[in-house]
Amino acid sequence: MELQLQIKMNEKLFVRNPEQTELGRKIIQFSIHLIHENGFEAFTFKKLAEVIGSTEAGIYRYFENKHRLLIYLTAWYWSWLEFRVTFHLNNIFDPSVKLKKLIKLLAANVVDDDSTIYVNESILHQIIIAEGSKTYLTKHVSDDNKDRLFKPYKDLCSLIAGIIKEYNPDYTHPRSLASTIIEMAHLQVFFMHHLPSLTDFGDDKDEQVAV
Amino acid sequence: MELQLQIKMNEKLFVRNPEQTELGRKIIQFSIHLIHENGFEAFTFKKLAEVIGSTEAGIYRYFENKHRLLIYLTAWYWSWLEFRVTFHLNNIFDPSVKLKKLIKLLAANVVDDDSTIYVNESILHQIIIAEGSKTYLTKHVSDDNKDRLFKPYKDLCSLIAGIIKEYNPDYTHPRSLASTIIEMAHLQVFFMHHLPSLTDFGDDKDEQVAV
DNA sequence: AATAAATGATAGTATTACTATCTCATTTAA
DNA sequence: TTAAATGAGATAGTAATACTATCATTTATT
Repeated sequence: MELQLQIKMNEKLFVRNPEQTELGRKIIQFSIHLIHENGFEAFTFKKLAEVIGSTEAGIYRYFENKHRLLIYLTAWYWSWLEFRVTFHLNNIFDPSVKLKKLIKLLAANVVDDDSTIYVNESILHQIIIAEGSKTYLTKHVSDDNKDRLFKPYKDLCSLIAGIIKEYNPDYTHPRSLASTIIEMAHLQVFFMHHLPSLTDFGDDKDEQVAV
Repeated sequence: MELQLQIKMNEKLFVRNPEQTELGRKIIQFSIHLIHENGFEAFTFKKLAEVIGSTEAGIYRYFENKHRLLIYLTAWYWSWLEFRVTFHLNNIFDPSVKLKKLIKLLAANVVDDDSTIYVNESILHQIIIAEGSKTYLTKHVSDDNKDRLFKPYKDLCSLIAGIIKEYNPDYTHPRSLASTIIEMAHLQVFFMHHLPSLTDFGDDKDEQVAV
C-alpha cells in the first residue's frame, strides 16, 4: 500500500503554496537541511537560493520571510505529529495506556517517514527541538496567533489535554500539563545533548527518554 | 538597613565589566528597557547608544555582541534568583514546605528590588520569560557552556534538584524535574499572556499561578 | 602635573533582509 | 492555435545590521 500524506496548511503561512511547484518543494526540502546545519539565525534566503540553484527573489515569492518559513515548518510538524498520535492511539480505550503511548511517541527518536518525499521528519524533529519555540517567542505572537498560525500546536495540545481529562476528570490543569509535556519532551532532549547537567537523561544512542 | 547587592559575574560574559563605570551601568539599565519594549530581535547597539547618548562603538567596548549581553542579563537574573531562593528558604527544614515556597518564588510576579539600583528586576523577569531560552538555543551552546556562561542557571537547577532529593531520595529524575519547574514557571506565564489556550491559568491581574 | 583609562566622533565594510523590474519558457484556457 | 497566465531566472538597488578601526578629547588616578 503506497499512500501520500498531504497536510492542509493554513494559507496565511505562505505567499504561494510551496507544495504545488517544484521550486516550492525544494524550498521546504532544503530549508530543513540548512536550518538544521547552521541554525536558524545563520539561515538566509540567499544561502538557500544558492543551494537549490534559484535566486533570493524566487524564494520571497513563496515565503514572506524566514520567520514565516520556520512557522510553516513547525506547523507542518505539529500537524504531522497530531496525525501520528491519533493514528497510534486509535482503538485504544484505556486512558492510562493512551497516555503512556503518547509520551513514547513524543519522546522517541523520529525516523524519516517515506510517505512524505520532500520532508525529512527526523531532521525536522531536531529543528523543532532547537528552534521551535522561536516561532512564538516574538513581539508579534498575538498577531500571528490571530492569523491562526499556531493552530496545529494548539490542536495537539487539546488532544493531549483531552486524554489527561479522560484519565482523571478532576484534574484542574490539563492544558498546562499538556503543553508542559510537549515542551519538555523536546527541551529535555536538547539539554541531554548540550547542557547535560540540566537533565537526568544520558546522551546515549540506545537510551531512550524514560517513560 | 541599607544594603547593596553585588553579584559577581563571570568575566567571559563581558569585554569590560559594565558594573564599574557609569556607561556600563547605563548599558545594563537601558538595554533591559529596550529589549523589553521591542524584543531581542529588534534590539540593536545603535538604538541603545542613541537612548543613552553614547555611540555604537562605545557599547562594543563592553559587550562583544548583543547575544552576549542577553546572556549577561540572564546570568545575572539566575544568580539573583538563586540568592533570593536561598535567602527565603533559610532556616526552613521541612522539604515539602521548602518546595512549596520555592515554587511560589519562581511563579510569583517579581517586584523591583531596590537593593540594585540600575537593574529593574520586574522587567528583567519579563525578559527572561520572553527571551531567556534564546540564550542557549544556538549553534554555539556547547562553546558558551564551556565558558561556563550558563553556570548560574545550572546552579539554581542543582539547588532545586537537591530539595527534590531531600523530599524524596528515591526520585530518579530530580534534575529534569528541576529544569522543568524553572522553564514551566516561565513558559506558562508567557502562554497565559499570549497563547491562553495552551494553559489553564487566566490572564488576571490578581490571579497568581496556582501552587 | 603626568599618565593612563574611558569615552566620543567619525568612517568604513560585509552581510542581511528585503523590493522592484524585466525577460523568457511553459502551461492552460478560449 | 493563439493569447493569457503562471513559474522562474537575472539583475539591480536600498536601508539596516553587525561589526572594526582610528583618533581626538575628557576624566580619573598616582
